[in-house]
Amino acid sequence: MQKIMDAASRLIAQKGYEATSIAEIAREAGVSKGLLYNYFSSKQDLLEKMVLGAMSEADNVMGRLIDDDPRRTLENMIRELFRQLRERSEHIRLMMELTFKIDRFDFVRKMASDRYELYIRFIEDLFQKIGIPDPANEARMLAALCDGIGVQYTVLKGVYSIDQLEEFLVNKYCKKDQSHEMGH
Amino acid sequence: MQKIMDAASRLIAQKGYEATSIAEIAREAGVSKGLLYNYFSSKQDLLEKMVLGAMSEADNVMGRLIDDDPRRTLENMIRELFRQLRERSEHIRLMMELTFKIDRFDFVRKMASDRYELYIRFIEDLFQKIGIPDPANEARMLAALCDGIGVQYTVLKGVYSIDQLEEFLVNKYCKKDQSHEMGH
Amino acid sequence: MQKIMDAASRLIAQKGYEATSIAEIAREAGVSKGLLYNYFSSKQDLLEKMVLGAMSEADNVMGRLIDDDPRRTLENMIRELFRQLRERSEHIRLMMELTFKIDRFDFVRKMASDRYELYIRFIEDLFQKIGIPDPANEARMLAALCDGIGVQYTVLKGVYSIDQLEEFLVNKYCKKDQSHEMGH
Amino acid sequence: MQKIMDAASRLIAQKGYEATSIAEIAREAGVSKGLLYNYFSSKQDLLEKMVLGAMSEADNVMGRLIDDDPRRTLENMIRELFRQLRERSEHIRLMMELTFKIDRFDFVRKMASDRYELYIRFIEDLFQKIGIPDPANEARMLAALCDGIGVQYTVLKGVYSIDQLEEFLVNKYCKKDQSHEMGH
DNA sequence: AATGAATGAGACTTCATTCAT
DNA sequence: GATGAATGAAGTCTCATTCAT
Repeated sequence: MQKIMDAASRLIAQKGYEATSIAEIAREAGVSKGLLYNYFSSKQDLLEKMVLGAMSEADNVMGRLIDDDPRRTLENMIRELFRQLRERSEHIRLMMELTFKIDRFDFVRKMASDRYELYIRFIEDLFQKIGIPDPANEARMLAALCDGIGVQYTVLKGVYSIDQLEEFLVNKYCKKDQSHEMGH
Repeated sequence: MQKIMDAASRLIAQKGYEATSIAEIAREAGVSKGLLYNYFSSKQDLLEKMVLGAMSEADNVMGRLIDDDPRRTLENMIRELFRQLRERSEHIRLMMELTFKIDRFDFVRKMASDRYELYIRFIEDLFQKIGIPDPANEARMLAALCDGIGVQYTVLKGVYSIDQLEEFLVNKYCKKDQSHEMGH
Repeated sequence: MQKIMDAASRLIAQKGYEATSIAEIAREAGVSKGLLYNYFSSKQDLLEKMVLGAMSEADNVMGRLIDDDPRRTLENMIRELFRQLRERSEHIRLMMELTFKIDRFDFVRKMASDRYELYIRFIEDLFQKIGIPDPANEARMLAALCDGIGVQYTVLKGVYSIDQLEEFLVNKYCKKDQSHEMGH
Repeated sequence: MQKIMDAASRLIAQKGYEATSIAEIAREAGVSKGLLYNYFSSKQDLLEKMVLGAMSEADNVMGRLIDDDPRRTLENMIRELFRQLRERSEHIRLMMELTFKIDRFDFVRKMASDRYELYIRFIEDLFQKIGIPDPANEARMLAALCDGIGVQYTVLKGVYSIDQLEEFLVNKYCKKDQSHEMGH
């Protein structure tokens, strides 16, 4: 079962959901098409289980990023985002792809709004602790910014240099002295 | 031909490219499937022509936003983004969807990187005129931010209040006195 | 109308009947698809008229080959066959192709058996005059031989050297002294 | 799979390649259209496998015709040709049809020239053993003759009497005393 | 638990033909 | 005589899914 989900994950992340056939997944996993239907009731069900699995894994990672110092937590989160971009960009690509199939897959809608709430609140809380004013809007902006960087990196991979942007963000949001300013 | 492109635009923007069949498009346009192939050599060709059309239309709109005052230009652009979100969110959804099919549609790759270059340079230039330091990175951030807001609004439509965010951004980037600051 | 038949002839002879579309023929002829249907009631009708035209043209050629000396007539016919192979092999290809569509095109059946009768009788008559024994069977053999050479040349074009064969046949059938023998 | 190839063979041999649809073949074979694509990757692939199968079968038959006496071998071959004409004329029809699709089907080109070489050489060898002069050209002539008889019989079936021709050829090529002569 | 042969709906596409202008 | 927009039937092929073994 894990074998199947891994294969599916690899192929779907790389090629997209509709471009990946059940037959391909079965072949990549080294099992028969029939067996696949013993574990998953449909292609969509496979996608669902696969994504929810990846999400709970991501939550584990998130947990490990929390630090006593809110600035540190924030920096950890930002650095983790860039690490994921560098090392697992196809998975980010997949999540984005699914995001735009929200009308076809109900589970995506629920997952997306739940997690958005969660993360926004978490960041807002950090901002409050750090003492940034209007933390609600700033949190929404940071969340959007992260998504946007994900989009642009996935798409422009070859051309999009990420290292500068990482330092820029860390400086802007997590350093005590020069922070909170966009400009002089 | 316009009838067909309109129908295609409506359906594909709403339901997605693969989820929309040629038969549906023909039915929605009130023509036969065959006729469609008099104008477009394939489903992909239809998509391509449709998107490129929308792009050149978007360029026209962009042209009208330019003002002598760079702050004003920026504000116009931001407000236009939000107007599009409110009024034509499916088209933004479509552009995002295509973005993640970049490996299947060559024209998307070219279009995406061309436009990214263009917009980044334009914003960078505005920032320079306004006097914002590190305009290169700030421009990339603003571009990512816009994409991110697009993503999140498309997905979270019901829950995502946009009005506050619009004012927040305008204040942050385009107002003379309190600008350039993320904080106090 | 002649323009259309010429275009059709060129394309169908080269690419085959089903592989050539009405649209292509119209384009090659420089007329509209609609006009084509003013002259020919269907694609098949076009084929029919085109082939019958070519046949009557071929009959004219045949007429010019007849000589007082039957040996000379025979030589002329053989040399004409090889000339056609060299210069208009696609038309021979087309005739062969049609031959095997005999069940789909009634006019082919009629044409084929009529002409077969005609030619066989003609050759038989020549053989009788020359004094070859069993002229009926020899005539059928020569006819088959000519068809067979047509088939093999069309197919093996690059590899099939025709010049030797021509001389060989002329020697065998049309020369007074060494003729009538397959061997010493 | 054999069921499918048999059905395809029957229909395509009888009606022609393009005139036979996948749906018909599936119906005749008593299976679904889909299953057909489990075994053959395309209609052309089906044709290819079917023809190559028939060819290797034909080679087996050929092997059994060889005799110590070259005259006997030749007679066996000629009689086999006529037996095939009488009993499986549609298959000969199919081979001829394909022959004229040589530009569309690469495998036909290869097959045709390979087999031509093979048979020519074989007959030439027999002729040499029998002591017929100019065996190279005579071999090419006999090969063309056989093809030609195939063509004419397929087309003129009802009208074309084959029995006389068979005896005539056997007498001409395989009998010791009166052979090698076209005439007195 | 595991297979893979079999299905059938539905997708894209082609093309001969018609018809209003 | 001439056009070409429009049609619709038919074709090839794909693929998620089922089921007997």
